[in-house]
Amino acid sequence: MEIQSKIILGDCLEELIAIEENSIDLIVTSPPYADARKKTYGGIHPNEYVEWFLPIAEQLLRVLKSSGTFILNIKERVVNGERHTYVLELIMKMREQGWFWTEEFIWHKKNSYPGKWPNRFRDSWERLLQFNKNKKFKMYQEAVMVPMGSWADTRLKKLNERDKIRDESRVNSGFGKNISNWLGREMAYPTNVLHMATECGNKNHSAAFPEALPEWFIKLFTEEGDWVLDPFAGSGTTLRVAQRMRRNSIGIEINEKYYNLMSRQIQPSVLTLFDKGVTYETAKNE
Amino acid sequence: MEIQSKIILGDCLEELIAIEENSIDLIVTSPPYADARKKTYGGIHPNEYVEWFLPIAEQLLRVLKSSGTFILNIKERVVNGERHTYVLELIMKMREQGWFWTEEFIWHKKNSYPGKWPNRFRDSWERLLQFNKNKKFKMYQEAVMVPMGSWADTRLKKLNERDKIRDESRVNSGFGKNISNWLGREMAYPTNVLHMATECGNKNHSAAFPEALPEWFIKLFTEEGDWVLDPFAGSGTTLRVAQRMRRNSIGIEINEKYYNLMSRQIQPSVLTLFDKGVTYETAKNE
DNA sequence: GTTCCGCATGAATCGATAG
DNA sequence: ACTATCGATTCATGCGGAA
Repeated sequence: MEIQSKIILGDCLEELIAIEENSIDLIVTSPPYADARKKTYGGIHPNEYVEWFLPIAEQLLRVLKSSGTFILNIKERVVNGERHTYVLELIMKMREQGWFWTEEFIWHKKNSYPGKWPNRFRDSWERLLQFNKNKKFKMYQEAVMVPMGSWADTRLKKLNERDKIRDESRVNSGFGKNISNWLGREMAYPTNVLHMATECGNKNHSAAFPEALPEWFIKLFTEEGDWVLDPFAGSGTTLRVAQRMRRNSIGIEINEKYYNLMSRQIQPSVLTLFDKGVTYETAKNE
Repeated sequence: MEIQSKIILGDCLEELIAIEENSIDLIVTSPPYADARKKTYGGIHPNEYVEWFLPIAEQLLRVLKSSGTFILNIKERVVNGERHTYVLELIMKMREQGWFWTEEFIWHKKNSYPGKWPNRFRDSWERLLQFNKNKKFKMYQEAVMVPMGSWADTRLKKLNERDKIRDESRVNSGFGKNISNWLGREMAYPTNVLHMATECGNKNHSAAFPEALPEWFIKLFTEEGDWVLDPFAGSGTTLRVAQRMRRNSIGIEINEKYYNLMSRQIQPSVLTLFDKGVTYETAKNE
């Protein structure tokens, strides 16, 4: 099977218009936040953000398959001491365009940026808005089941500490039966709260988008060979993950520096054996 | 010092009108969710929710002191396969009334209700919207600092593991100095994500509002002797916590059953010594 | 070859300062 | 007065170089 990764240098809106309609299975993106990265992007003013994004959303609606999903990572800025409402307005306007606002996941950033202020605490979460074209859409819940692993480990570790005090008869107690329940069920479904650290270190892009994040949604909403789109590709995290997971991908990036960075890291085409048994590398999560 | 707890049986809107303006320091409430609890409350339709709540919000704005805070616990229902937008609309309409939307805290419900659906996961978070009348308001951040406890433990555990290998000279190394930094600083400020389990114990009210939740906000936004209001008092969690923490409180409840329940559990007036040194019981959190 | 720090840095925010 | 820029401030993480 051939897996393609198309990287396009250009303006998001213009390049989207050239993409075929109903051709994309999953859109995962993290657009520039209002006013947040003036140096690398245009720096859209919060009051103009909705107006700026809506034409793009319209194109995304066009290129997405009817069974597809759009995941939008966004968070409102604090402006003049209060949260700005552009995200709220955007959701309502996108619904008028025809989008379904299916769900809102929370990304809990375990290592949020430090700082102390008189009237607020550290902001340690962001929105992951799920939009669809229909009530019905593709979803592979089993693909993101989490091993009981760490959770069970913690429980069992506590048990071991207690072991020192307790006598051996406990194996026949109700407690022991509970353990067997935990061990019998190896996997659990996740919730709509994702705990992931922002990636820091050797990224040359100011957006800290951990690989585990697109990976999770690619698993959940696509199969191998499906098409993934990131209209604000940035340093190419989504595309890199998609290629590793054997999904076709398209990335659009306006900044030439990031475009070149991606081009060096991502192969335009990769031949792989289509083999369900082979497992690809996965980013570690919690 | 005398601490009062007024419990009022009646319709929220009507009773609010009787409360003096600029008299309340903190409002914490969890109003009936749209359509969610038809049997115990009126069961407001999602499409009418904003219209229903706005007159109440207007009265809350009136009775709140200019330095006060309003915490609204709310979450949108899923209607016809997508999240309804009444919460988003409510925020924008309340801003038009004069409210500042200062912040949105996330309540991560660690033990969320189990269940499996074909196109969504378990909902394990709710919004805690912070509204204020001004950019400046009272906030006692030190009151909610969390012990380094578990965090420091983790770090020190790692150190201890290394200790087994490392020689004793480390006490004079830079590393030793770091340890002393951690030990010297015993408390850390929290973030805007609250991890609390829903209370599943012996509550006779259908809304599972853990005591730790109002307690946290009462600590953060009030001092002893301040006035706390819960216009949808329900089983009286907020009032009970307020009284225990030596804050005056007013609770309004339309349902006679819950009103009677509260009346049995909460003293109308309690005399206490005003003594900063004495500590009250606190609900355990994480 | 391995372990172990040192250090840079990440979708931040506020308030002061300068223009 | 209003806007733009800059410095300081609750950390957690991963990489690189040193031992």
